[in-house]
Amino acid sequence: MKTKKRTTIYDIAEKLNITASSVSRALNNRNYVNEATKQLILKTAAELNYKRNILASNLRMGKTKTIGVVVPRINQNFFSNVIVGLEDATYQQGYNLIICQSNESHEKEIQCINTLINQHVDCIVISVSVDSNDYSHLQNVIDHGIQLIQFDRIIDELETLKVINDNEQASMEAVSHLIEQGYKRIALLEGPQGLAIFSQRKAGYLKALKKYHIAQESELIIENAWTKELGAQATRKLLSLPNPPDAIFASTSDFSALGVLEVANAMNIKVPTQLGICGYANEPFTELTTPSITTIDQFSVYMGKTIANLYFQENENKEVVITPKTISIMPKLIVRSSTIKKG
Amino acid sequence: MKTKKRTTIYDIAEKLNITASSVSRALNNRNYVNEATKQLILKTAAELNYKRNILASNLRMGKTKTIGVVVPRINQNFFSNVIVGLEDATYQQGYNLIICQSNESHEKEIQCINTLINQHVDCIVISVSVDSNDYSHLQNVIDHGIQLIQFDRIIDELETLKVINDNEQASMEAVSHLIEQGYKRIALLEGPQGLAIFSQRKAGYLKALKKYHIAQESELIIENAWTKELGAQATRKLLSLPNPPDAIFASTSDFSALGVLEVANAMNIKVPTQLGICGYANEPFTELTTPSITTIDQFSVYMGKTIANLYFQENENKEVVITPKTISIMPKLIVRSSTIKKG
DNA sequence: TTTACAAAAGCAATCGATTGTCGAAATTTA
DNA sequence: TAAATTTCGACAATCGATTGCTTTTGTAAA
Repeated sequence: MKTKKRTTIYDIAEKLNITASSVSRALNNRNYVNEATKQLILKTAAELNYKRNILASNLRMGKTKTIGVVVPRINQNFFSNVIVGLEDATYQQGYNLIICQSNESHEKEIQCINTLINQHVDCIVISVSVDSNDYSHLQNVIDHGIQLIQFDRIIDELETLKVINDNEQASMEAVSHLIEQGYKRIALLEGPQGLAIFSQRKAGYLKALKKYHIAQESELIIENAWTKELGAQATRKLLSLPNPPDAIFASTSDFSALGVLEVANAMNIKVPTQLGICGYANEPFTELTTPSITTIDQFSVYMGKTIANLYFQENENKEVVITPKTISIMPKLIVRSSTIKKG
Repeated sequence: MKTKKRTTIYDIAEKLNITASSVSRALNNRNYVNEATKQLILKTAAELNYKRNILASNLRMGKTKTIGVVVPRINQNFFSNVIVGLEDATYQQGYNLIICQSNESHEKEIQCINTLINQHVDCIVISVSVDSNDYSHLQNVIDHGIQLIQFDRIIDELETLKVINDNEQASMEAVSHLIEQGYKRIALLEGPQGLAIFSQRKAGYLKALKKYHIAQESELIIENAWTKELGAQATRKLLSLPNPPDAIFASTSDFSALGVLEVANAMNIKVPTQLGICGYANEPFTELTTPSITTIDQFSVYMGKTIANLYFQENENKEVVITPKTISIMPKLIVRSSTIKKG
């Protein structure tokens, strides 16, 4: 395996009988280089197929033009779409992405963070895992002078840049939609309340009930039903109540909504006439089920782009541009068959 | 933003009144360090919370313990699953993943490759974009002494490590299954034949026809129908033939199979009784459609792990282990409702 | 012609970790 | 006890790019 020897600034310097410092300055378009020699250097660099050695540059500068991303799962549609958006925007700026998945484990998340700190990434973008119980590892990121950006699943107390969805509002709209469609008893499948996104969605649910003067009933609120299996389980429980709900808002995810739908189908309960179902996240499958599932789109790719832009605005711009610390994106209710009761 | 000054081997050396070289050797568990001093060094390193500066190490060693991944799209289920498998296996070995997407563009693919070469990654894992017309950029990777591993969509002529599916065999089994279910006229939606995976699937289709003594009819083979829209378009054309097919094998992807299904539904053609449909890739949605779609599972996560292991076996092991250059994974036919004609 | 000043280029240190070479000390062998 | 061999650790160079400081060169003003 014969490896081409890469040309260095010293090779260029030697060839032109000047010093490496001048070459460096010319390549970086700094002052104190004669225009003529600069052109000569650039020309020679091109001829010798010079490529800056990023490893050397990284060491010297202490910057890596690399952004670390930590998500619970790479292959979850929402996250992979955020990554798509991130990759797109950062690539254009010559940045690279190092991607880690926490697998919803706090332990692994800490390891990922430490790895990224060790890698001297310039920025860490994270959506915390569900069992994140403290955030000293994130504080550690900040202490290392690394820009930290939280998105979606954020820890509110931590003062960082944040890109989120307006979960409460979206949730309220979804529930309002259900009420307006004539559903009377609306159940809520809620996620681990330790995560703000889930408690916000619950708040939106309660707000909608209040707005329409509907009493909240605790038997209709099922804790911790955030996977397909747990959603199915919760649905069985709900539908066997003496006074069962006529709609279920799976505020945790489309997967739990899918669990609801499958149980309804198995029990031969008609959707949407006997039971309305609303999910969350606009997973691609929601428009393919029968009936298709009403859900909430989070503009995930756009979210990724927004995160990237936030970073660049905050760190690259020389002019003093005041950027907001938190950007909230308004999700959109996608009404499909599973909740259309009225013609 | 106050940044902690990281401790270096010089700090440790100074504190213990020895030289940095000894510290380095101790930390790397090399010879020529007294056991006692080694222990002292390790202890002091721990006390001072020493972390090796990877940037310096990378420069010196010319290795980065980083693997670059180039895929057409990150958010395509197959690819994100391969990445999951890769991440999992490489993370355990202390390797990091830099991820790029080519967006099915040859241009962008070349750019990605160049970026990764510049980043001095130790290995590049790639599934080429559909319009890859030459492979000088991949040759370039090899010339730089970087390990190259192709997977799924490979360029056969290029001698690299390869991890693929046995597309021909899987395809043949799928078509055989259709025939055994009693379908007589089986159409094929084929992908760009420039990619081996697609020509292999076509070969499998033809092989199955031959095996069952069924004449191949060119009007039943539709070129370049590899997206949902193109699949739908092809289906409209096929179903309006004087003698239309009674089954369609969307060998390109489940997305094109979905296009077939939607057109069939729209034309009120019953699946599977009037039309059998088989897709490829086992996208999650295939079990959610009505009817659910028969497809082929590629063991994508396992594929990712296999790629990682192949790399480690080829590069890390000191003992001479002879590893195969190409690993072919046998995909599995997943029979679902869309092709079950016989009880 | 001399002085002043700015532009251009060189020098050398730096970013930390790694490693070949060499001398000193410790241990073994004759 | 002397000679031979190991073991240990120090020294210094190296990986390339960057940059503060200094020197040289060139031009304009006095």
